[in-house]
Amino acid sequence: MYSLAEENYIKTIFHLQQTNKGVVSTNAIAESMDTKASSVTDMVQKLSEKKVLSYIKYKGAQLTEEGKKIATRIVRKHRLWEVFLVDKLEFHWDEVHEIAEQLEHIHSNELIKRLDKFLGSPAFDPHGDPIPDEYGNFVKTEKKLLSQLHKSQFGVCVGVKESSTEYLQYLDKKKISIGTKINVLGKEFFDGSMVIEVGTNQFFVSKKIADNLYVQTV
Amino acid sequence: MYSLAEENYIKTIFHLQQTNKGVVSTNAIAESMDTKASSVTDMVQKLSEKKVLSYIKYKGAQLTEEGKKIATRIVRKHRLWEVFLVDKLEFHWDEVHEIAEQLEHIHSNELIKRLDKFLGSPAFDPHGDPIPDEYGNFVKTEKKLLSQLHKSQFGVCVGVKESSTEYLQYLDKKKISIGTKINVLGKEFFDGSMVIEVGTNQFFVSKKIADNLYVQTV
DNA sequence: TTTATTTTTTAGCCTTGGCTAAAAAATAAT
DNA sequence: ATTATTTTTTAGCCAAGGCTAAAAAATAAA
Repeated sequence: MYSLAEENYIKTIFHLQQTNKGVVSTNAIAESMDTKASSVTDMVQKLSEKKVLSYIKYKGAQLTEEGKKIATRIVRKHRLWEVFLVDKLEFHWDEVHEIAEQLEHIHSNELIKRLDKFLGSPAFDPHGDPIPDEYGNFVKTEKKLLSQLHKSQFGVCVGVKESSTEYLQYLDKKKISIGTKINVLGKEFFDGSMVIEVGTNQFFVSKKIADNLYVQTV
Repeated sequence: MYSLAEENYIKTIFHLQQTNKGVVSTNAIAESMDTKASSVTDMVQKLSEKKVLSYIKYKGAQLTEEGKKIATRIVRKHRLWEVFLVDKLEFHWDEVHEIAEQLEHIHSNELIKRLDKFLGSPAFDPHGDPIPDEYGNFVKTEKKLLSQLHKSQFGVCVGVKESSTEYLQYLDKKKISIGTKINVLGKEFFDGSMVIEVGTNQFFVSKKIADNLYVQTV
């Protein structure tokens, strides 16, 4: 059983090594966790002894298979709880992170199994991030601009590039928000414009619009 | 904001002073929390400084109004989560305590408000214990033997006195378990036997049977 | 009313997880 | 190839909570 602090370190390192591709520096961890590098060094040495990660002095840390398994379980819990909060308790997607941050540390395998079933074994959380299954497998996703998708691909809205009021109002009007699934029905090579499907609505978007929306793809 | 350890002390003292009527001794707290009396002394002094309880050396501790308010909120959370686990996740009533013990420390007023609404604002948890409302008011209950109830009173089963296999099998056959509501339809003064209602079933119970079942009354 | 016993507190120490300041290693710049 | 700079580690300290052993108070017994 890992302590709250240990779990938070493991989770942070897991997320950092997704983007940083491999080894994670002490400083990067410290910055991400809003703590001091010296504290990170101590904890990382402790976790290294526990075989959760491998650590080379002055080089950085990297989760072992065991470490990745622990991290994945925490991510699974976090995202399932987010689904619960949004789908069942009707929270808005941007209000749930802090609460899920606490709920992800509740220890009970049976609880997670049952929560997952109760929610209908969702594959994505309300932010469009994939939820690992009980064996730790999950869909690898990549963040792209909507404009980079091809015909008949789909993505889940995860953010905007420039957030002008006009643009956000446009998205609102078109019922696009974080977590919304967008199907690309067609794409015009000449000007990069697209026809997309949002819910049951189908409409046209210019390249300018498609260039400003981040989506996550499977 | 109170730490996990502080919350657990407050909760324990709250429960102890329900039965002990008033002041709670250091030793009683230590035994109940499976810790040492010296540790309790330290914490109780700290909580006294925080005005959560009043404490007289060598005499004992007693929650202030503020302390009771904190305790009540924790109890509310614990019992609401138990309802969630049993009603929504289909846990059995005797599996949920440990998990609720963790969930009760999640901090978010909004979460509790919404959870309560989602569950239909239940007044009792799966063990038959009353759930405080958002203002901290709740029904005072008393634990009695079924045989002590009068005609047209009702109680919620909370335990047995002697737990012989035969008796438990009898309860099972009659679909009586912890949390089951029992209405007393009639009572015979001569032998103390009763006619009771359990769910839609109505049947006769001897005094011997009624003497062995604890119920909680409003 | 003394003496014994039990309860409670104090004193001192331990672990976890932080922090600061200084030292050491790695990297960058001249 | 040195020097300067940045990054990382070490050393020493702190607070929260817990423990043991000894002292002190309260209670019970003689």
